[in-house]
Amino acid sequence: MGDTYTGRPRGRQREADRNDVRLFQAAREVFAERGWDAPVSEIARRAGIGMGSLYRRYPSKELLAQRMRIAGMEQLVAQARTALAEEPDPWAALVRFFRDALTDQGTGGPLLPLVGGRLPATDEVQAAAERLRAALDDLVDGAHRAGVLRADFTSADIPLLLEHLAPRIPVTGERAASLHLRYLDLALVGLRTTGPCRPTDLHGPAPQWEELRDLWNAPDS
Amino acid sequence: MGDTYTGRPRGRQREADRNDVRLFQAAREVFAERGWDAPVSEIARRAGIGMGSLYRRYPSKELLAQRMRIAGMEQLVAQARTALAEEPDPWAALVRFFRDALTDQGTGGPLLPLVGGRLPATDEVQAAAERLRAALDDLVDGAHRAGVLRADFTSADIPLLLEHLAPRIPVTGERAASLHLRYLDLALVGLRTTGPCRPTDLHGPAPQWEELRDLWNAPDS
DNA sequence: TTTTGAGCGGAGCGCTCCGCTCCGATAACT
DNA sequence: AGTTATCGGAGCGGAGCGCTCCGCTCAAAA
Repeated sequence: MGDTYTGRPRGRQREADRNDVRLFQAAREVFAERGWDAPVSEIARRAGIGMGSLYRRYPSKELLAQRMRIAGMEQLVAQARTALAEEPDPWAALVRFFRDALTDQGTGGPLLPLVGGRLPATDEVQAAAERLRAALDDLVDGAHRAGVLRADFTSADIPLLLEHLAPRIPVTGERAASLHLRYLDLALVGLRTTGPCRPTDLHGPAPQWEELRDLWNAPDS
Repeated sequence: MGDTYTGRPRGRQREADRNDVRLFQAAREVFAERGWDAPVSEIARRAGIGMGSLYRRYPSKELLAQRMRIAGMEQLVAQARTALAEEPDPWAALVRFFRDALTDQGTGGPLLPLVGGRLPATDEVQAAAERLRAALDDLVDGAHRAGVLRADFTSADIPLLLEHLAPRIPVTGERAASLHLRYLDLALVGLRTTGPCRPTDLHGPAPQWEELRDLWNAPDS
């Protein structure tokens, strides 16, 4: 029986658990890079497991994607809560949240592409979206009460602004995050209503036209 | 012979010309909405012409896309030149250019998605990119010399910033452009080094959470 | 009016690629 | 060694794509 299990998992059970976390990480990365259209086979390949094992855990691609979408929302909620808890200043909390959300501090890649993707609605997703709204409301209300955030910027602006600041561009990893932070720096100036008017330097090195040429041209020919 | 043609085209020739412009407009719209992955058949359908007529004019999808990419770059060049010519103030010219580029004033939709897409390099594309660089250099240099634009913002930032401000989001038309302008307003504050510190109201109505719910959920189920 | 053929629209071919299933191989327990 | 749960991945069925091909249309020539 299942309830006869005692102690830590061993053998096949351990492998299954390891597969679970690998699968989760791989799905997060692949969906983040290529969106909902990413092939399931690449997720399995990157996780180092077979298709059979993947489909035993998630009976369909859609369920896997929905799970990642919820995980993405919960990640944003956690980042908002952390920012509020660790940054006493409301403005610093908001900035911290934006930076964390765009770089996904040590969480293995951003899930925003799936959060903003179009998938069938489920109750779980609705509930996660409600929690996200509550967390972002706290963040924004705090900044509004402190008078540091422009009044016409709402909590519903945050997901859209994040989607604008983190578009799918033909570059991934550090450089993409650096560019996202660069243009976040611009937007932050516009968000603030008090304090120093001109910001410090923009994040990261400025792009060069040679870099654009590489971005715009297909890899081989 | 062909050179015996005199006067205006009539009959089938007129239809062919009308098809040309319809095809161009349709390709612009479809590529703008769905990117390089858009099916050729939808372009033909929206143009109201058959596949045969489409492929008589463009021997491959790739050539059609490259043509639109060049058109997109040339449109940006034209918008930059127009902004420089009609706005005496360098800052006003820069703002005018950004707004025009994001809304594509009466040009039938933005072509930025194709400009930023990955396609094989061709000499024509390289030349168009060079002209684009020259035009954006003029725009940025003017603002730099006037001291109104932060020094660490370069002309190569402009295409990337435009891509960030105009991501493919699951909404098209007026509302998408309105949102793009909204977040452009934020970035513009960060770009300016002089003048009024706090901007006027953000463009457009603030998004509501209900709107986000509609954006994130699939159309039917 | 009749003939003609360039130009038209769209059905469908061939192919790629994807979600998903199935089964032989593998390895932990007895 | 035998048993059995679990694994990996080859392959199936089908959707969707770029592109071709062909019967039809209709303005112009005879």
